[in-house]
Order: sequence, then C-alpha cells, then structure tokens
Amino acid sequence: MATTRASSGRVRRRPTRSGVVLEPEMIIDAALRLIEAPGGNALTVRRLGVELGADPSAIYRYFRDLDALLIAIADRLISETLAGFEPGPDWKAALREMGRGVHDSMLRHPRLAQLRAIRFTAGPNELRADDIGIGLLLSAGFSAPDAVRHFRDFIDAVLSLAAMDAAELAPGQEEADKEALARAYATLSPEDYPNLAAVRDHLPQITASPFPGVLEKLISALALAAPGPSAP
Amino acid sequence: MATTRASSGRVRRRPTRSGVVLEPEMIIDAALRLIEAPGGNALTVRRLGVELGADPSAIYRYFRDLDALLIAIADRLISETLAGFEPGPDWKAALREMGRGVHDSMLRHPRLAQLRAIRFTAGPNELRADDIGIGLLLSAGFSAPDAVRHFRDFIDAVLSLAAMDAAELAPGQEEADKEALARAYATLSPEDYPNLAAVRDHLPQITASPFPGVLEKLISALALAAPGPSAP
DNA sequence: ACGCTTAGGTCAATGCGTTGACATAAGGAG
DNA sequence: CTCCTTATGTCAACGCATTGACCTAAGCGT
Repeated sequence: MATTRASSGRVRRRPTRSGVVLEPEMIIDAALRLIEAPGGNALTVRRLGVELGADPSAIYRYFRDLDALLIAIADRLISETLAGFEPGPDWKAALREMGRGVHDSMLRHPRLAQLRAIRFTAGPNELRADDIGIGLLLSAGFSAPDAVRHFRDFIDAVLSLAAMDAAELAPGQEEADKEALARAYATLSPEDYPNLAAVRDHLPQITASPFPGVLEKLISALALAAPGPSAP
Repeated sequence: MATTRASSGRVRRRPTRSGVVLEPEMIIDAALRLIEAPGGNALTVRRLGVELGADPSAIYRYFRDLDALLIAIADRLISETLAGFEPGPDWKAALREMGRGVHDSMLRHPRLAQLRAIRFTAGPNELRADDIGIGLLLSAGFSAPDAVRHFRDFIDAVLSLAAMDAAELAPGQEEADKEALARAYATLSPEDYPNLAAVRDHLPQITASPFPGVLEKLISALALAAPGPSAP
C-alpha cells in the first residue's frame, strides 16, 4: 500500500501526547460537541484541548483563532439550514420561509449567532443562500441592481435581528433586565411619559420577539416596491 | 463645616493607595476617556484601575461587572442622542430622524453598540425615547396596542442593524472578509450560482451599509399599515 | 540508510475579567 | 475619647484566549 498521504492536503501530522492524530474536521466535531453540551456554552479552547487529548495551543495550528473555528462551524450550520429548503412559486412566501429558517437556525446555536450575523464565511453554502434569495427577487420582477440591494437589506435585517434574539437567550442576565423593565413600566409617571402612560396596558407584550413583525414589514415593503404583474 | 456626607448616598469612602477618593461618576468619566482614547477600545478593567489610581478590583464595589459599567455609560449616550431631538409634525420624517440619530450615536461608540442593542438600561433616557416614539405612532393614528407593537419592531430593527454596522467598524478582521467576498464573487461559476452570475456587475455595491434601505422599508411598511387621514 | 527541513505538538508566559479572603479607616454609639 | 461595625480598598488567585520559543519526529532527497 502507498502511504496514507494520498488525498489529504495535510501531511506530517504528529500524534499528540495522548496518541490522537488531529484533523480540522475532528476539531470542529469536538467543538460542536462542547457547544451543544448540557450546560451550554461549554466551549473554551482549553476544554477543547482536553476533549481532543491535546494541548490547547495545538488548535491554533489549524485555526487562526477561536473566531476562525467558530466560522468554520457556522458554515456547516448554514448548509444544514439550507438542506431541504425548496422555494415555491410565491416569492413572498419563499422569502418568509427563508427568513424564518435563518432565525430558527441561529436561535439553535446562540453562541454562533453574533458571528454569523457579522462575518462573511466565504463558504459555498453562504453563496448558495444568496443565489436563492436574489433569484427570488429577480422572479418578483426587480431589476438586477434592485434585487441585489433589496436582498442585502432583507438578509442583513434578518441576520441582525436573529442575532439579537439569540443574545437574549444566553445567560441569566436577561431575566434581571425583564424585571427592571416591568418595574420601570409599573412606576412610570404620566407627567413625564404621557404616551407610555396612555398605552400602559399594552406594554407587557413587549417581551415577545420583534422578529415576526419586522419580517412582515420587510416583505410588505418589498411587495410595495416590486414591479409585480399588476404594475405598469 | 459639616461632614461631606450631606448629599451623597455613599459614605465611608476610603482614599485609594494613591489618595484618590472614588465616585461612580468618576469611574464613568475615566472609562469614557479610555473608550475614546486614540487607539480605540483601550478600556480594560485593569487599565481603568491605573487611570483611576486604584486597584482594578475596586471598580467592582461600584459596578457589578464590566457590563453594568458599560450600561451606565450607554445611558449617558442615549441622553446625548436625545438632546436636541425635536419631532416635527410629520411622523414619518420624525421616525426617520430618530432612526438615523440612534444609528449615528451607536457608530460613534462601537464598543457599546452590542450592549445597547441587547440590554435594557432601565434609565430615564431610554424611557424618554420610547415615549417619543410611541407618541409618533399614536399621532399616526395607530391604536394603542398597534403603536406599541410597531414601535417595538421599528426600534429593535434599528438597534440591531446599528449594532451590526458598528461591529463591522471594529478591528481589522473585517477587511479580510471584504477581500474574501470580492474573491468569491469574482470566481463564482454561472452553473452553480446562476442568479448571482446574472447580477454580478451589481454585487460590489454590497459593501454599503444596509441601514438606510431597511429604514425606508420599515417606514414604508408602517405608512402602509397606518390608518392615516386618507384611509377609511 | 542517512541526514535535513519543517509541520506541528508542547510549554511557559502575557494580559484579560472576575472573585474570595483579608485589612483598615471612617464614622456612629457610649 | 474609645470601641465596634462595616464599607470599601487591596491582594492573590482562577480560568480565559493568545503567542513566542522550543523540540521532535515525519517524510523527503540522496
């Protein structure tokens, strides 16, 4: 048999002190295992080292820093989100479905949400998502520049709001905020805040996520701007 | 003379090793000085200790953690943003102005942006902003529950997008992303990504901020939903 | 078979936020 | 004036991400 170097790009792997031979995929797997561990957010570089049976710093031979590792994980998740997404004939419905899919996927891994909203993974899965979305807007009758611009607006709003929702899921800090908010609303003075006082009965609903409302607003604005079949 | 304890809630302040007597306001001032320092992002608890002439851990006698300190700073900034904001008769224009004001203010202090988007400061300035915004939607003819819901959607979308824009301002990581994006767009295959290929000429514009576009979409969706003067 | 180069594992150290134990002076009570 | 309580400053330590120096064996050319 030939040496095992055939397909792999990396060679010269040396076994760690505990005998394991590292590979990028193996690191991503271990990291995902820690991220999804019971306590949640159990991923640290040091623990990853233990999980892999290697010195923590060995990870930096494969990923520039923790961000790069998280991005690699994120691209996997995008592909999972995309799998099974089949846009129908109604571009508005398809866009809505896409938005919800992204939102759900990001809530499933809050630790990665912030990164996914901000950074470009440059992976094929992200391009695939962009291609589908822009295709939808083109099918709605938008010109090429308008489709690009509007899709960018849409997807960035969806991503950033999803990241916001994900952040509120995180530790226990948010609970304290909710209490502070309830207290503030209970004691607000009608002289200082006449409008808040006027709608006081409806303020508690603020604990719900703004995501669905914003999603509908975006789609309705796009429908309004679209040169649809009924337009001149 | 009487002792100095008169107005202040805190008593028993002991001078630090270097003779300074700490106060919460003083800590906020020092922190803002570091945040706005040349290099940017120069704020660390340890440096704050040096700046104040105290042990870093002394700060934790005044703020539960760094987050709490940042929130205290954020409430100051909200008040600055609000100062000089005078809503005119046109609710759409006023909302637009408010959105831009928030966006600008958050870009001015990227370090605080993420926190301002997610956390509730419970300060009077935040309530003031909410009061004004909801007042605008009430004046547009929305019912109380609709005004609350729509304002929540609006302000959260503005906050989260502003945080996203602010994050892209941060270190040098983003530049690498832009390059990766440009490369990806230059080499994309028309077979795999037909729609992206079709709009290829317009993709470079993606580097612009999506904020203005989203702001207009939100306002136009609200205008559509509003039971305005011309509605039944 | 032998030596060279070097990828990649390991170690030690940096600065970070945060915390618990400890020390001490401020200020009230008598 | 003296004593006691306790707010608040200080110190040492934790685990964190990251990095530079090192060391060693994998796999090449000969």
